[in-house]
Amino acid sequence: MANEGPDQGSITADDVAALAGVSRWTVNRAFKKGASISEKSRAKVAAAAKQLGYVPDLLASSLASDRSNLIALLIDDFANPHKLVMMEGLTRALRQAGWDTLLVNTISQADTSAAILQASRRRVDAAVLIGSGFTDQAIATARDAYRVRKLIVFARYSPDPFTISICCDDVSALVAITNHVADRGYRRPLFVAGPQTPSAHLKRQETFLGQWQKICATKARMTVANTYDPRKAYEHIKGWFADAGKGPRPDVLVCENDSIAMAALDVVRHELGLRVPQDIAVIGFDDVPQAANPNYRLSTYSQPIRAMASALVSVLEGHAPTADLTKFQGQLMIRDST
Amino acid sequence: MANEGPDQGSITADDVAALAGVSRWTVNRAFKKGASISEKSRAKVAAAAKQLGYVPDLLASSLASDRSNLIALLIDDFANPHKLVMMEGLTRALRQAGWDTLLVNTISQADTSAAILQASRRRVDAAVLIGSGFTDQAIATARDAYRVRKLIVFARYSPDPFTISICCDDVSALVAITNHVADRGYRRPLFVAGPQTPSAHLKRQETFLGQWQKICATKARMTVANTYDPRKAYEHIKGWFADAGKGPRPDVLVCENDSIAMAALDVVRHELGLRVPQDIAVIGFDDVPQAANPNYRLSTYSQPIRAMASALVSVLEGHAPTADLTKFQGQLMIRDST
DNA sequence: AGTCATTTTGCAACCGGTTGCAAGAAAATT
DNA sequence: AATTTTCTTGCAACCGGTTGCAAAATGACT
Repeated sequence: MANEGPDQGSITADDVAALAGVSRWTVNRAFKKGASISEKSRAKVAAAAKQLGYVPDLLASSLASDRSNLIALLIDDFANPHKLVMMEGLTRALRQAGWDTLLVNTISQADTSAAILQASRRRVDAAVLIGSGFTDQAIATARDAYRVRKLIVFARYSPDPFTISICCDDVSALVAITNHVADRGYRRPLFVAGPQTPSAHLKRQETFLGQWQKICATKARMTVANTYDPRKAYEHIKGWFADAGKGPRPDVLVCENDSIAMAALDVVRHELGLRVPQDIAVIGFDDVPQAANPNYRLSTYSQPIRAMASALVSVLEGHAPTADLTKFQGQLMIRDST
Repeated sequence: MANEGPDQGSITADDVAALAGVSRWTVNRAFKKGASISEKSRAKVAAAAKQLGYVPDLLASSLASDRSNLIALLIDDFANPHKLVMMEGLTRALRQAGWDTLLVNTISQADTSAAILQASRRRVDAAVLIGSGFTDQAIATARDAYRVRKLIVFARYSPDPFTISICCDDVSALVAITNHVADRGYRRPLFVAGPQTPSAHLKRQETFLGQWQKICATKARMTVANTYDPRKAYEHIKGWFADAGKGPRPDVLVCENDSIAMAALDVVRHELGLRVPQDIAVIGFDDVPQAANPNYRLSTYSQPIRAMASALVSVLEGHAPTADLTKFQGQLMIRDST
């Protein structure tokens, strides 16, 4: 039953051409929007194509036109639920704009380069990195080594002049967070940072520390969890509290992202036996779906993924950016954890 | 700086051939494992290729060989964190075996067919569905309509004779769950089901109800949440308790998957103000990372994703299955929620 | 009807590999 | 050393589109 219809070696434009009584080239034109073709022949071709079940082959097309309509999405960290949100937003936007997505799991740090090479062999029109662990070093290397038409870093800023960053304005985001924390009356913050990859999210940490200094004229403490993995972060934070018995207890944990924030919140409740936010408040970044969960009710900062994805599409389409692509404005989500 | 090296129109086998002093065909052979070529020429070619930075083009290769080494991964539900786990496992296994992954977000139910068509236009060697919402209907239709060499349903059973299912043995899994629940002394279970797509996870529900009947000689209750979305499930379960004031309160919620289970657990605690597991126990399915979180400590059932991914790879490689691909054995993860 | 501008259409060459076969070179056998 | 077998290599044809140009058809204008 699955063998009905026009099986066998796929139907090509030639077959359709024969049936429609036109040339092969006319057939292809009929499928290319904006091509010069009369309404009459387009109709003839459409009918014949439909009858045969013809659809132009994308491989042949890509090869000949040197345009694959394929975007590589490189991801290095599947432990963060925010990745799921971004993937959904990106694949949706891309697909609706006619692009397909090649998902590449850059298994290890060192693998990044190989991953990009592999993508370039498929002639992707662009590679989009949404990793947390991609170092600028790796990016630059890859950028030079292989022929990837466009290299885009999503939801993270890269100073590399040859890559395009699409991200929200971390500075204004962290200023908003800092102000919120200060307004709420917290006075002994602890910033919990993720991995210290060169320049990655360093701006968040710097901004927070700087802004805190500015507002409260005191130095905020910080600790480097050096991971975004919730379990490892949990252990780290637990360890921090164990060691830091001496100093005064922080009254708010400002975390680099929600993954860490949720781990922090868990530590506060389950290891220290304290209440959030009464004893210690917690605030994160990203607004992952779980942050809204009744167990967490985590205050956080929501990035405008939709808008950022649209921007990506328009970059891919070659439009000149209408605004600074590194200054998207998100929204502070105030819930019960602060 | 990014413009050094051999830029311009990519180097082809011809260029390498010229430099190495062999024919174009020899060059390609040098890159094809198992090809008949002398060690001497392979070395010459390798040297020349390295010097020029040549790498065979995958598009041309796919077109000519009618083998793309590309697998389409169709996903319809990005709200379930378990998807992230599966994606990670699959992309990792595939990539290590030399396959690339085309990620397709089947935006809506109706879109499935279009998504498969699109994938087939890229000549994917197989399409893997890891959706929850794919109906057998959609699968069968797609299966017939387009030329996808292999259609595989991952982590879900499909009766369609032309698709390959790779999933764990839901029956023995649910028997284990049922027995566990009964052993723990619970007597008033409520099964919380997801969407009632024809045959999807129906086996879980059937098995549980059947097994319960068998062990306890009473009929277990059930409710259909009709969604896997945690928020909607939350509302549904909350509603169920509101309505079901009459009957005796369930003492354990057996949920079709962890997404629902976590929502259920939240309802129990935050809406009903009850304790888990003392007042009501909860058990899920999938063992998402969050299930181990101290807030949940959810008992659940872990599928052997690794092994299933390996099986997928070997199916793709054309090996005859060494075992029933629909009978993978997972593991009951007993935590504190039961 | 005749001329010229436009739109359509057909075509050769090409994208960068692969396939199967036949000719050439090297190794093994007698 | 001659012959047979086996391994390497080169080649023409092909995969299924695209490109840019020239020929043909259409339509507009005198």
